[in-house]
Amino acid sequence: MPQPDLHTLSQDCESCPIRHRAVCARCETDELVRLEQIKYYRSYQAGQTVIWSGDRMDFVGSVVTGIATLTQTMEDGRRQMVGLLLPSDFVGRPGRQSAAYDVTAATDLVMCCFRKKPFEELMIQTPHIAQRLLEMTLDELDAAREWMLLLGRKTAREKIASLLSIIARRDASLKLRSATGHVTFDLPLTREEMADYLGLTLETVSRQMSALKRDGVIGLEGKRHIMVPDFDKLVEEAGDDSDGGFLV
Amino acid sequence: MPQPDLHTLSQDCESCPIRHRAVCARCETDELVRLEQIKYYRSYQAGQTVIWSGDRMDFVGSVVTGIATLTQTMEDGRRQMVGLLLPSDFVGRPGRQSAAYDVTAATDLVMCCFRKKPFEELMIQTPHIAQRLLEMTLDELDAAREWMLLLGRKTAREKIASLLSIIARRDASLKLRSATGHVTFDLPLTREEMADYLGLTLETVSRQMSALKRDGVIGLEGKRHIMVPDFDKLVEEAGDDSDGGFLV
DNA sequence: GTATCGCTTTGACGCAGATCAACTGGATTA
DNA sequence: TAATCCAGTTGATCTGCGTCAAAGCGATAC
Repeated sequence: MPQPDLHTLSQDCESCPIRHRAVCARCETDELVRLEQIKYYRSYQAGQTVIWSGDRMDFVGSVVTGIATLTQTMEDGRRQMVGLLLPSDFVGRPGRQSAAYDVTAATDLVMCCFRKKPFEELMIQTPHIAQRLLEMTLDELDAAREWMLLLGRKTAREKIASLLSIIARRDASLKLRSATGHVTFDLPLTREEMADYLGLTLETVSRQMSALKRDGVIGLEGKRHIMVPDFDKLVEEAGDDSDGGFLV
Repeated sequence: MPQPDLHTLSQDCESCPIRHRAVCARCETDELVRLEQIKYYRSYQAGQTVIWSGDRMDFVGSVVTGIATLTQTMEDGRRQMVGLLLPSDFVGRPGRQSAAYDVTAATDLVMCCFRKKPFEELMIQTPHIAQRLLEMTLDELDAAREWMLLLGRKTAREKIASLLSIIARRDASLKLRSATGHVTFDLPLTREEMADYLGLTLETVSRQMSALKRDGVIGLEGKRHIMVPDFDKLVEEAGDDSDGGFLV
């Protein structure tokens, strides 16, 4: 089980890939120095659990590279994913000592962690951090509420189309968009994980993926690589109000 | 259309019923004075719209008394409630100019409003406000995620039981609990509003309410008054992990 | 009193998605 | 080369909840 080589990652905040999107986004150079003193990197392999719900959590942190999932499980095993964490997203909650959800690495994952206690102290002294965290939390709350609409009211087909367009959008914001207007990306989730996120079964996910392919809304190359010939068409299938954000 | 008499409400923050739970909870006396300068009360009748999604929002504020709902609507009319705002809950988002959801008074409602611009400025100068808002937003995020589990994975019966136990709990934290151990409360929502919150139809809500009554889990007096002979039984029907919070 | 209205309940029926089960195809191992 | 494994696909059937329709019920209006 080889761990990704941490030494290839810069330890220097200034050149960090998520420097301007993460919880440290608004920090000045001197504030970064203080964050640097309490940070450390951890890496996880795809499938590995970062933390179990209920466990004591003595760090908080940011996703640097890779994707993590937040899931809740009922006693009888029913599972619902409640968050998808992409690079720059924040994990953990200052002021709480145990994790409320299972956090799992969906892909290989690198996290920038801060020991919780010092981070909490730093947050009190550094309004820039608290401000940014508030902003990020408000964004997450909006995303969670959008997901509530999806879970409560959308059809299976709309759910799939919504998930694909969201992943495509987030992906596009991380890399450059192809000049052709074609959108192309890899699914970071298995069918089962998609099902857990969408409140469906994996069979229904598979069927609806096939249906969207049959209808020409998406192209599939292998199981994971998605091509979207007409992004507007996909968004339309998602049933969203047309204002639902931009591909940029 | 008589408006509730605002003059019966204290304008004085110190004696405000939500003084220690709202966004002002951590403020010192001098900070309250500054808040008092930019605040004003507004009242709404049950059914009245506080703000429409997409509308310019030039205030933020707290629910003082009554209950408001946050809903999202799809183009074809499908509706999903994404939040239930009780006394002390915060409405609006600093840093955003238009409302993301419809806000509606479910009961007669009094809000303590702050003009947005001055509030944003005050928030920068007053860490106590930003800290409290972060804390409240994190709580709301947790609540939204719990609701995602409900919407994605619970049965209609479990959804109803969950809603009833949540309302009972919140209600109990506002007033004193009856010495008998019996829990009794009034539903602030119509069957249709319950359906919008739970991702069901009003017919299914009605049927499941009848079923819970038939099975002795709840008692109904009129349409709105609920009696719960055995609260643990209700919680069990909700399918929650037993750790899901206390009836304070 | 009775007419009307809004909210709720109840019944009959249909369907989207769940469940159960078999199979496919690519990757890894022996 | 085949054996195994795992993610995914597809089919057959079942069922919980939605849809459509009718009727009940308490409050207010006439």
